[in-house]
Formats: sequence, structure tokens, C-alpha cells
Amino acid sequence: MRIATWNVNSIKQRIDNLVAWLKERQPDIVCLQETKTTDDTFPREPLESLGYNLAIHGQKTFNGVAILSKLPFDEVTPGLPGEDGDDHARFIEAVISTRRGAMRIASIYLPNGNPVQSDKYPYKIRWMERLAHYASERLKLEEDLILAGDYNVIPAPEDVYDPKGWSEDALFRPQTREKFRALTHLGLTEAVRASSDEAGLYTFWDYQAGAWPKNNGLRIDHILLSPRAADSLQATGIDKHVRGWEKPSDHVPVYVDLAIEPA
DNA sequence: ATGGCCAATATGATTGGA
Repeated sequence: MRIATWNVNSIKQRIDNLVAWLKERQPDIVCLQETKTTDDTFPREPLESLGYNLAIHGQKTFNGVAILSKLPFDEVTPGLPGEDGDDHARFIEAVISTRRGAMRIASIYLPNGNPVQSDKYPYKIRWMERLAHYASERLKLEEDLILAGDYNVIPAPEDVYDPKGWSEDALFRPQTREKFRALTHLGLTEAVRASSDEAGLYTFWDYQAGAWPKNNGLRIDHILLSPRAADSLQATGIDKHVRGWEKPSDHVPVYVDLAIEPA
């Protein structure tokens, strides 16, 4: 089973690139972020034509997450529990049946948090605490659990082209990394780092300041696996070449291959 | 971090992104 995540930065602007990449990489399940449109205007047809079922949690203008799956959904639940007033579409969870039981997968668009002095940063930290609480509850089920998305977290210095320059940024400051470690320390395995120690495995390059030609990248898109899912990890990949396509997203797809068969 | 952007919005200047 191949499972991917990609922040597409507008599903409408990226639909042609998404279709081209789906044909090339052939993932079974894809978590999307920043779809930036409401559910009634989501471009379903080109994706359903490729055989994907859709679970969508959209919003006008901002945010928006979705899950594409070649396997049918048993359950779909939008929204991260824990804060009643939070109306950002940043989380959707689905359950899919596999030969070894239920597989639970969430598409995650964790808040950016900049500027740090604004109320956006405490919102990010609260969101991370809510995610950790959710994860601790789900981990008790001992299922194949996959939390994939744009975490807006640079886990370590080797994941950013200029660690010093980014030290105070909401994506990299110590409190952010501490909260990310608290999440993984619950027992989640971050797939790319489980497979490689290499520096510069970036998943994002800003549109500005020539970041892509200069390879000024960040590693902020992650796939976290429960112990049961991590035991099935066969390979990981980052489709860096997609950043060089016409009309690119500023993020590229990340994927894992798991030794899990459909039901 | 940055020289340089991109997307959405009753489409002109603003907001958000990372």
C-alpha cells in the first residue's frame, strides 16, 4: 500500500499537476492540504475518473483538507476534537479496511503560527496539544494509524537550509520542536527519518527569493506511523522533481510504502 | 530566510502563506 501527502496550495490551480502525479506515482491513498475551496466546488470528476474515492473537508479561501483513496471509506470524520470555536478546516480522518484490520488515516494541516507575537502562535501550540491528545487516544486502539500532512514543523537543523536564520520562526523555534517531539514520543515514527539520516530532504521551497533554484528548502511535510504501521514500513520517497513542473505547488509529495494489503 | 511569489477575493488592494 502506497500512502502519500501533498500540500497542493489550491486544488483548483493544481488539478492538472495532481492528475499527472497520480498517474506517475500511483498512490493508493493521498492526504491533501490547502485545497482552498468549499466542498461543492472541489474538482471531483478528474480524481474519481482515476478510481479514487474522496473524503473532503473544505473551506472558502483558506485551509481545506481531503483524502483520496482507491479503497472505500468505512468512516469519515472531519475536524480535530478539542476546541469548539475552531472553524479552520485542517483535519479529516478516515478508516479503511485492510487484510489485517482497520487502518486509520488523517490528513493534517497544522497551523503555521507566524508571526510568533500574534495570537496565531498560541493557536498553533494549542492545535499541537490537541493533536497529541487525539494521537494518544487513537494509539490505544493499536491499529495501523497514519498521520500525514503539512505539519509546519522543521524537526531538526538538517531539515532547513539556514538553521540560524530560522531559529526564531514559528516553524523551528524550540517550543515548536518540543511539541513535535512530544507527539512523536507518544510512539509515532516519522517515516522519512526512520529511513534516512541525510540532510536536505526538503519538501517545501518558497515561491519567493529564488528559493527553488538556490535549493533553500524546508522539510515540513511528514508522515507519522503508529508502531504497528511502522513495522510494515518498506520505503519512503519525496517527489522533489514535481517542484520543477509548470505551475508548481510550493510543497512536493511525500510517500511511504507499507506492507499492508487491501481487505 | 528572502531579490525575485502565489492564490483567493464580486478583480483592487488585501490577506494569508512559510
